[in-house]
Amino acid sequence: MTDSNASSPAPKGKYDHAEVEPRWQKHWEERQTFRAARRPGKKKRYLLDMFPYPSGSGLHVGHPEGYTATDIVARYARMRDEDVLHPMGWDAFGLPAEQYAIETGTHPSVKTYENIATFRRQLKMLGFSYDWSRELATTDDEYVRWTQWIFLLLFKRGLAYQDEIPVNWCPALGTVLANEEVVDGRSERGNHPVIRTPLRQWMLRITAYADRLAEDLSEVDWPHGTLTMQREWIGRSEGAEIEFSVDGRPDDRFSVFTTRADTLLGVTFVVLAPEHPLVKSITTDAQRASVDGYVAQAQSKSDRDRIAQTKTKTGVPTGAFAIHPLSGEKVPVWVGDYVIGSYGTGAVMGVPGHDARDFEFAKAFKLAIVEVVSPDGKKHETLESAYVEDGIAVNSGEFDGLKTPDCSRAIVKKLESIGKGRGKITYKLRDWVFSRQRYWGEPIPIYFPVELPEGGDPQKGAKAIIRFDKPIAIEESELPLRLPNLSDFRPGDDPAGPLARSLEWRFFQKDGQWYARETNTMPQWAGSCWYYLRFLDPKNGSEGWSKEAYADWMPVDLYVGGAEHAVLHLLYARFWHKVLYDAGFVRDLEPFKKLVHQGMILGTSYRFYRSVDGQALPGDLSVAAEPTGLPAFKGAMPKWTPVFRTDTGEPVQECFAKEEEIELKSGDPIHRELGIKTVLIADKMSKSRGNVVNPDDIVKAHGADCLRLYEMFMGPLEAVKPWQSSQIQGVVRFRDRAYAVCTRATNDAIDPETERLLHRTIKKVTQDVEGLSFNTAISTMMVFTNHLNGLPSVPKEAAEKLALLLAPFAPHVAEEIWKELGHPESLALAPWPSFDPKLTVDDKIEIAVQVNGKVRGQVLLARTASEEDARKAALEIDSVKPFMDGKTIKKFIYVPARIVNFVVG
RNA sequence: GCCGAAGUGGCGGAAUGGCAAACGCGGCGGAUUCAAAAUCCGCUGUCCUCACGGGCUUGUGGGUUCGACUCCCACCUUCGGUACCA
Repeated sequence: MTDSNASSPAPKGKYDHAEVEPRWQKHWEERQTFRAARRPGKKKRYLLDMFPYPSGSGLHVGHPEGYTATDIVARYARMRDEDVLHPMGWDAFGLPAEQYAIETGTHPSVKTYENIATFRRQLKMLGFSYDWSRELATTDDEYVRWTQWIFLLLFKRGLAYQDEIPVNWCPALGTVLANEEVVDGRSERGNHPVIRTPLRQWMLRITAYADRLAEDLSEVDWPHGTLTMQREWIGRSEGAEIEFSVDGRPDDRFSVFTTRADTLLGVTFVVLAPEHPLVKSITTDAQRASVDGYVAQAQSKSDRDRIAQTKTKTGVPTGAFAIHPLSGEKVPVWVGDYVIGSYGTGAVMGVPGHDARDFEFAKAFKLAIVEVVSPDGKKHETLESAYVEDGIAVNSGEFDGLKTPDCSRAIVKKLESIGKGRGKITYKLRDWVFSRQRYWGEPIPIYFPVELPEGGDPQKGAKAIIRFDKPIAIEESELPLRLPNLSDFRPGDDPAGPLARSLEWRFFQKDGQWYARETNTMPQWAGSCWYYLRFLDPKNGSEGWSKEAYADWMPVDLYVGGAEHAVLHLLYARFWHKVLYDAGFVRDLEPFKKLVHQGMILGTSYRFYRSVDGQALPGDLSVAAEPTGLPAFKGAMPKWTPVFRTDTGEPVQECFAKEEEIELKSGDPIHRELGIKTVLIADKMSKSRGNVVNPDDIVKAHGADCLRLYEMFMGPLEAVKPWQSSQIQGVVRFRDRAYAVCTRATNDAIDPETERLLHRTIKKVTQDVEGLSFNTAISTMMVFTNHLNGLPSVPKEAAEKLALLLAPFAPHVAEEIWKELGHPESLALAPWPSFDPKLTVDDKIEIAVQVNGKVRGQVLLARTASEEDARKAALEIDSVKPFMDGKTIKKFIYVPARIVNFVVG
């Protein structure tokens, strides 16, 4: 019974990650092991992480997840003798640094570069094999220069233009707010009133690329869900534009957009968006007061609030009537905020019989409902709800009897012939609002002529009229246009942004004429739109990237990043790429060949409850969010937000304990001090939950290799996974065991069993790395390590191969093992182990013998055993016989190397 | 509502038509130790049974199949995204 460890020599001393890891990191850095270079004839891989915003709170355990995945592939590819480009940089413009600057008066770049230094230190500490010589930040002058250069390219190609767009202007804060910063028409910070006001903005004409952005998705290997989301966001919709005129006002016409032209004869009303330009002029005097009131109310709501109230339809009649383009009948014109001004034409035809929203609207305001599409071609008395499916036209005069698609075509044709409509394609996608009224962003490289009184000096405050209608591009030779060094970063009272206050920067003279610079800056998206191109050639001073560098590395072979960027970042970057393609600067239609989203890492906490008097209650208590239907609670309501016990109706407080406050007693998580049962909850990490994990702490306690191994071992890369610190123990033991086992290797020849397992391990790990199945790759290496651990003597060949397999996952310990095994050089470029397919399959395999689908025994069979041999051998098994006695075999199933099944009766 | 992902031991997960629960955490028992930690070995889905052994089990209910975690239909739950897009 007690045999195995007597023969195992003691390990040569414990593995000290704190000493080993920094030593190898220094080694790689000094020798520039991971510097990317192209060799002719070699395969290349461009492995890209979505670069981080260097926030003040430092690296989060979520970051290393995707970064470890690409790093494993990068290190693996180098060992396969491929050329690897694996860069890292910083998406460094952004609001937090600007807000910090407003509070402290320090320039945002100071804080930004401090944060970058922290992130860089933390990433280096994790041993990622980036080519740090290509590091860049979007805030670097040399980077901004080319971001501005691309903007000018867009401008010169007519893809950047100015427009008046309603924004959330907060006079008290003196700034424009994003939608999410506005709650109930007031600012999230400070609760000041916010008004919707039109403001001059730079727009990018992304809609010009809508079709190509949708179509070229067929070129890429992306997650199915992301492709769907992009297609839906672009939202191509084929339909018709139909013209209505206003009764008694022959010059006032408007168009509606519809995908169901076939229902045109079912129109009983039309609805205009509150911001529709015709609303003001067609409203009758009798209705003016209520319409004005309604429009004002709609304007005070943010887009979000307006959309949030979807339950009940609101609207008011304008008093005007529209003339139906085919029937000539008069239908009432209403204003309703369920119609969106910016989509289609900002007007819809109301077909309550066949559109759910129109149906609700008609019900609410008692408007007529007419059936024009029937499932069976017969007319029906009343409609209980809108019939939105295809069918056969009824009540539609000459179009009766036509099927929906034919009817649509016939009606559009008819409208075209009388000049009242035409087929049209509309997109949900809108042009991209590209300017921000902020300081900490790339200045837009545009200036405008200025009209001044004779001898006036605008730098000294002379009143200037800026001709925004005459934008002029800055000369390329003058790029980058740098930000002025302000001492005060507050927004001020001018919606034009803080740059407008810097008069010496804003106004300048050229050939005796005064000009004014654009004071808007670019959004944070700008820098991330093309960083994958700058990584190709980051030091190039004469162009953004050279054609040679592009040909060397593009396209990106694997792009890993969070699903939160599934739509906007990826769409914007693809848009720029296509513009660059049209201008001849890039050669691929799509920049990112394969895309993977790493799943979010959740934090773990343990829930329990407290009663009003502070008594702790178990976490599996049955509670409800609302007291409705529960026994009434007599006492005073607490100050905190309660939930309610379903048994007594008593309000209780939800509380959360940390992992270290919990111990397991017969499977139940029990609170150590309170002694009550808790319930494990996995949730987004947040300070308030106390479930945030800091990578620095993990590296300090267990080392970078273990953080990498744990994050990869937790589960599939794409899955959402809860972090549980106690589980790290498993990979810590694995790392230490791998080190101990490998460093006691001897020169003994490898035994056949170990050899077969080794080849199977190599095969599985290789396949899993290629397929990004890192969790199963690690478990395969664990199995092999455990096998070696049980051997009286570990063959050196097995130890060396294990070190090589482990290297992409846990590079530091692998290097250390390699060194201890007598190799003076790093294994970072050593050849990846190969396997002999013959050794990965067994000649004899034990397979299950089933009777009527139930396993009744095992039989050892040759891989290639014949059906007759299998049948004979299976019938010999003692444990099978009782189930066969007195039965007849109705069917015999044999799948070689898999299963034997007797169907008996 | 719609779109997407997912529901498997006490926990993280494995197996995508062929022996469910690999690997790991935790737990139990043992070896080692003066003792502990670390390490090593064994057991560990659940129910019935002294045992041998057997039944049941992949969210629920149906179906296809010799055979279903896996495929099909319906439903429930959770998470993520999105939203009056005409």
